[in-house]
Amino acid sequence: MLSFTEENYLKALVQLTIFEEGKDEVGVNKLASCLEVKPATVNDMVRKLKVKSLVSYEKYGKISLTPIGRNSGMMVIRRHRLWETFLYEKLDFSWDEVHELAEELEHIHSQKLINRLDQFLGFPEFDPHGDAIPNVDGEIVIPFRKTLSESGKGDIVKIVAVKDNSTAFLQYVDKIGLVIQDEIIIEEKEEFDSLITIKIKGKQHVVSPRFTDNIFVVCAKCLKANDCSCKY
Amino acid sequence: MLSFTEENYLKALVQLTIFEEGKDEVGVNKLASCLEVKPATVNDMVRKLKVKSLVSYEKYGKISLTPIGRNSGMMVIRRHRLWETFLYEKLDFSWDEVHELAEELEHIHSQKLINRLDQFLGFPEFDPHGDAIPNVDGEIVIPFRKTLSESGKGDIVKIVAVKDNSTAFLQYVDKIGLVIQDEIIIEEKEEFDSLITIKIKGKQHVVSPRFTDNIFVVCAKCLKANDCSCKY
DNA sequence: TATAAAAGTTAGTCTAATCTAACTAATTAA
DNA sequence: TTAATTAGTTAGATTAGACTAACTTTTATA
Repeated sequence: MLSFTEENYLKALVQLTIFEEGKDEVGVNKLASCLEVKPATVNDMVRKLKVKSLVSYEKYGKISLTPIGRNSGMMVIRRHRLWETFLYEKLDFSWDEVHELAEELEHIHSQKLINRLDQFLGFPEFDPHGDAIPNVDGEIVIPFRKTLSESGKGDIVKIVAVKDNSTAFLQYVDKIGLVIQDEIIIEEKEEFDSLITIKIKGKQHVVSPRFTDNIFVVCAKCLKANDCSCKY
Repeated sequence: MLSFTEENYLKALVQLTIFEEGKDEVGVNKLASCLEVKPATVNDMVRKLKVKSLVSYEKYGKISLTPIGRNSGMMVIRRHRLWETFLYEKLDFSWDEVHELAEELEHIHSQKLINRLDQFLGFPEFDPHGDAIPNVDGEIVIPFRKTLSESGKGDIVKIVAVKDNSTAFLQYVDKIGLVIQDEIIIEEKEEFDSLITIKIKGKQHVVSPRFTDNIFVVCAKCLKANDCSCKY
């Protein structure tokens, strides 16, 4: 049985490798700052996880997940996202409140509980933030998508997910009236300071990279993120 | 914020004092065996809880809860019983499975979460084992009831709750087909070995104190536990 | 009421997860 | 290609919660 702490390390590793495209390993410092602990602490813990065959690691090298470690980490994320969905759908929490509560709930271990919850919710595919929920085997479909920052002037896109789950960010998204599946028109891109002018439900907003880096979109017409040659 | 461990101490104290009629304090050894730790460990922890004004305690004396300690302990029990009800009512767990899962879930702190859950469940008064659920202020109505062992020959009683929440006990209760609110007729009481012959739904069973000590009943006619002068 | 048994305490040890401070290795840039 | 910077490691300390073993106080009983 994994401890609360070990599970958090594995979850962070999944986020920093599998969910970060084109990466399958990460350094001690990066993991430390993600978990808000010191590198020395990570160094100790990674050695423990290696003994348990959950990570691959050599002194002065990078950290990567073994298949077992990957599956364990994925299960934490499955539990997190299912609880978020429960809180949002059944207990009427807002999408900016669910993350923090799910950070605690994700450590309840029972497989049976989480599978019953999954069934109770009707086997949802996405959590309230638009993220895919790993299935019972820890498999996940990582959908094609890009950030709003990567979109070009004139593009018409659809928001599919948010990257940042913090209360502050989500409340800002609420404030400008944006909801998952909404259409966004990129009206202006200012190269100098990276400010972008977008139109949502007919209303213009000027937004900064702090915002656009954390919004995931696909082309509104073809629903692809790349290789979209749609003309409007 | 109380730790997982501190909460378990307070919960155990509520169970050993408030729920144990006529008691308002308990010794170090009793608490230790309830928590399955050594007396030395309890001694240390009780001193910590005293510093936090959660218990009253003097060296070589008995332990009792302060009003704050009582309320904190009661909140753990409220969370435990509401989660049990959720698992039983919404996720179709059997009554012998819910206790163990609730032991983990009871430590999720959010007041808002637990109050929303309460509302979602329709403000239940009793958990699946027949125990009353403390309200939002930590108040609880401890109903009049006695154990089946205390009933006399010829009594016709109604089961209102079980004392032991262990899987083994509850599966035995299921096996003999007994359900909360069922009527039980005490047909025979053998003083020699304390075996009791009961009739449930027309079927006779011979049961031991291991069973009768853990079944809470009231008089089936007047619904009182004591001072019942009903004649059949 | 003396003494044996039960209950409670103390001191010292252990483990998990964290830290700081000082060190070493690897990478980057002048 | 050497010096500076960044990344990673090691040793030693700390805290919470548990333990054992030896000791002391309280209670119960002969």
